[in-house]
Amino acid sequence: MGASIKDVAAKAGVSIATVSHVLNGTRITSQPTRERVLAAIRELGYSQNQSARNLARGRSTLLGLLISDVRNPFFPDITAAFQDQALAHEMDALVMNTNYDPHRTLNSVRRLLGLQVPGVAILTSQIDPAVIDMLARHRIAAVYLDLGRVDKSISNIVIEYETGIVLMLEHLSQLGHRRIAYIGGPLHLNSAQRRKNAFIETAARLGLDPSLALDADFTVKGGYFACSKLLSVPQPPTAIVAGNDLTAIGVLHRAYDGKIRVPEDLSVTGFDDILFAEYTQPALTTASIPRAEIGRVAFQAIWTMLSDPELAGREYRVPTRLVVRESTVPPANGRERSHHGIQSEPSVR
Amino acid sequence: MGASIKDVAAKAGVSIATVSHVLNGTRITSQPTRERVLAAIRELGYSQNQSARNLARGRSTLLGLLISDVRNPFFPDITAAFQDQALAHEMDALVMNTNYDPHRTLNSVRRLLGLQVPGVAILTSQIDPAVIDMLARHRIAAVYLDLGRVDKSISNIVIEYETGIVLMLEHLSQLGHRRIAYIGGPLHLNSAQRRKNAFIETAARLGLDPSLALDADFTVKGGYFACSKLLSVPQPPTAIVAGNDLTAIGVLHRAYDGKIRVPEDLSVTGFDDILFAEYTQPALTTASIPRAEIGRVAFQAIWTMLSDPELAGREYRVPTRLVVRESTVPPANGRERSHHGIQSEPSVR
DNA sequence: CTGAAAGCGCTAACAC
DNA sequence: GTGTTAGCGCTTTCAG
Repeated sequence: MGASIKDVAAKAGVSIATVSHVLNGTRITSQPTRERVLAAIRELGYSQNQSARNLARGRSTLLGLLISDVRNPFFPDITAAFQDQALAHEMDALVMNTNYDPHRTLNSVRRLLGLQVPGVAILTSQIDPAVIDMLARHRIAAVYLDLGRVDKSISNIVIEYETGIVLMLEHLSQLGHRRIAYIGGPLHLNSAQRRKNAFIETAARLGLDPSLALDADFTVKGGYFACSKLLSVPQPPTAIVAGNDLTAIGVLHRAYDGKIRVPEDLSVTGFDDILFAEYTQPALTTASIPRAEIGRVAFQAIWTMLSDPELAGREYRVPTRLVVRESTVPPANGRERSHHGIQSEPSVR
Repeated sequence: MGASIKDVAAKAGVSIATVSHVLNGTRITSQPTRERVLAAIRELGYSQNQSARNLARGRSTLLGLLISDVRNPFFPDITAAFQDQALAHEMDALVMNTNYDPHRTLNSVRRLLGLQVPGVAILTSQIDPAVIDMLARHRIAAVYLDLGRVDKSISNIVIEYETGIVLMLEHLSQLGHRRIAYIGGPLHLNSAQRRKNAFIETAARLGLDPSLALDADFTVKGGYFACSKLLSVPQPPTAIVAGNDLTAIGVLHRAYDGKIRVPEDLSVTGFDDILFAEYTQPALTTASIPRAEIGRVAFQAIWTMLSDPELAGREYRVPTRLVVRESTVPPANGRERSHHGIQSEPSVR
């Protein structure tokens, strides 16, 4: 079944080299020979043996993509975008889950090295120095997420968490909200720290109360209880900005389970754009990390280094965006409440 | 950087063949040599060149996994399970999105063939005969989802949609529900047809009204309007079973958007277990397709065929399950309404 | 129990 | 514009 390049050469009446060259466009071939080769290929249903090709070239057409877990909704978009880019460049993406396990991660990298991948994207939340080291030592083009370092063969994608928070506050402020609260995450996380700072600074700048910032733990429960707290005062906020999606879910659970008094038009705003499409509540403005773009940029970074003999790495900044849905509400004393409920084209996957 | 087997052999003072054999456990080696080889490998940080290995063996350690789209929540669980299994067997899963595009699918398969993969799992909803053919012709172990055919080198995974429906109705019936409606999908879909039949038969068996079955279109909108219809009669159902997750979402949207009268304790039940974790409504009993199991079984099927020189395929039946959440409710005249809202351990990913 | 050597299918000089 | 051929690093007979 496996027609080889030899068969093609024989059938087309040319040398093996010629076949290889038309296949790779690696040297000019006369129109007629070229066509005979192509015909032979078609008739034999031949497809290049990548193992052989990779062996001869010393590098494979596989690119490694390390993510924490495909089941984490953060990753599918990234993955798909990365794969699309790879495909467009005649490469394949080998996606691996690290399951948040450093051991498994290192092992995966080892496998990737064995597969002779020329480049790897490491988009896990935690990054083991041993991994960076191993990849660098082997001169593999590598991109990391929020690594904060750039080097020969090392690129870095920086997510600008601030932009989303700023845009969100400006948006809410413009809708007329004056008491806007923020529920953040554990401050040992870089992203939590930066979001909180952005909130405080922006709140101050917009003349809002910067002290309405709470630190939770980026979990559903944390959001739930933080929300309770915020709404238990005489003058509760009219809008809540959640520092990440799980927090926002918790806030929504709390705000709409009917057990506490809630400002009629409380606006809940989240970060990360995860899962919100499924909510019927008017809580649908989110600041979102442009995931697909991260996937594209990750590929781009690798590709750039690969086409550069120096493998010079660089930094890529990806701003977070504001996603405004129809159902965002102004405070109760503001304009008329907008229409809620099902959207014309539900963004459910 | 790339230490090769030759280097290892030199360092260990043995032949290349010996190194290869200790690496693959393919013939008995004396303890001392074995250890010297292992030591050399460790010191050199050597890892097998898979390209060369694959070329020599004529097959790669890569397994293809074709799915429609990682962004479709149906697939991540499957993917992860498949990958885990592969990893446990020293193989890697090359996951590819077909984007529901037959062209792209065929192209992917061609790529996989080029990569010399020994096996492929095709878990897309639509299956192109050309793909089956191509795979079969190349004697690649292939496993399909609901293909309905088994052959040499072809295995098939059958999802038993019926079980979930049956279990769901028995469960609701046991809670005291008597008017249970069903909203299904377009009958040209095998799964829709089978679910509906299961509903009708089971309803009859349980002494319920089998005529309460509606056909919608497996979309959010479809569920929305079907729900309207069901609730607009004098004696609306006390429980609604949705044929798939999107339908259930539509039903929930409708039932809880405050625009129509809803039985106080309407129970909505869905299929596929997608996205429900995010709902605060008491709609959390689902019949679910055990996705992780599908991933495991898919790998298992391939693995079995690979270790069988005959590549004899077989059929694997995977029953759907009932997932009961705390918040399922009996009808209003039944027992006390159970506690709703946040769960102690929110199953949010 | 171990080694020598013939490929696996392809790429990339190097010739012509 | 085309052909010859020496590897790429490994597996796997076949000898010892």
